[in-house]
Amino acid sequence: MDQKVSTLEVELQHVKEENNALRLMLEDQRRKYKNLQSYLLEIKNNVHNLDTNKRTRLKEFPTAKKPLQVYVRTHPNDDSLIIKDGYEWRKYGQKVTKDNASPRAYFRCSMAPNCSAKKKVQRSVYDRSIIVATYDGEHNHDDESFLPSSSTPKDSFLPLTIIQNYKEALNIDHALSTNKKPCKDIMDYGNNNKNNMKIEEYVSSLMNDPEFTVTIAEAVAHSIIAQPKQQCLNLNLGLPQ
DNA sequence: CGTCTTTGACCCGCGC
DNA sequence: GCGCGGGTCAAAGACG
Repeated sequence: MDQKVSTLEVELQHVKEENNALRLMLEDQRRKYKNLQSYLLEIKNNVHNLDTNKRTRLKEFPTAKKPLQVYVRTHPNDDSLIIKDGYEWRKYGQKVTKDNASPRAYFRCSMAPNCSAKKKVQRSVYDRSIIVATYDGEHNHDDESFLPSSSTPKDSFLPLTIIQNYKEALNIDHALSTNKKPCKDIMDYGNNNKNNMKIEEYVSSLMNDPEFTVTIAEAVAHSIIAQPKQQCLNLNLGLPQ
């Protein structure tokens, strides 16, 4: 009898521990979900207004055009700020900004000596596994020579990288399988960029496409809702622990 | 040895 | 006018 009681007590202890672990996981997923919501909000606002309360150095960034911002999800353990976007960049500075503990790196295009293109790269304040790249200035050199060949999509450049990472993080297959226009366009672009459209132009068109944002949001929602119960505790969103 | 990265100093526009 | 803070410079170190 005592042995039975003892066994039950052990089982009860296990259940309590499991319950505690599940509660922690649930809290963790809630936090991830909240992070994701913030991230989506960031995309929707097209975060160009992140800097609206700060002065803009027109001298260094003379372009009047809205700077292009691009988001790339990386492996959570990857601390580098390197993005494969088809251009060669030379780092010329790094700063820790007030609103983000992650350092911001400054890059210049090194493919032409007088190229005015620059980019700032910083991890998202909401999700450190996401890199936010802000492109400024125009490339003033021929980019035909360095565009990766369509036969090597693995090493391809920005849009494909974004999509591959979204797929990995958010199970975006659902979004792509819906064959909605923005997603179909992305796949077409990744597979055969017939128009040789400039990367900045293409990403800019995506960022300005409300349908793209909506489709991504739907993919996120689907990823959260459609998981079986067991997996709901581990959505594998790729967000930091 | 050349190229690239790091990092502290400096510049300068903006808000108060 | 002054301080803050983002962006750039450039010397020194790292690396291949």
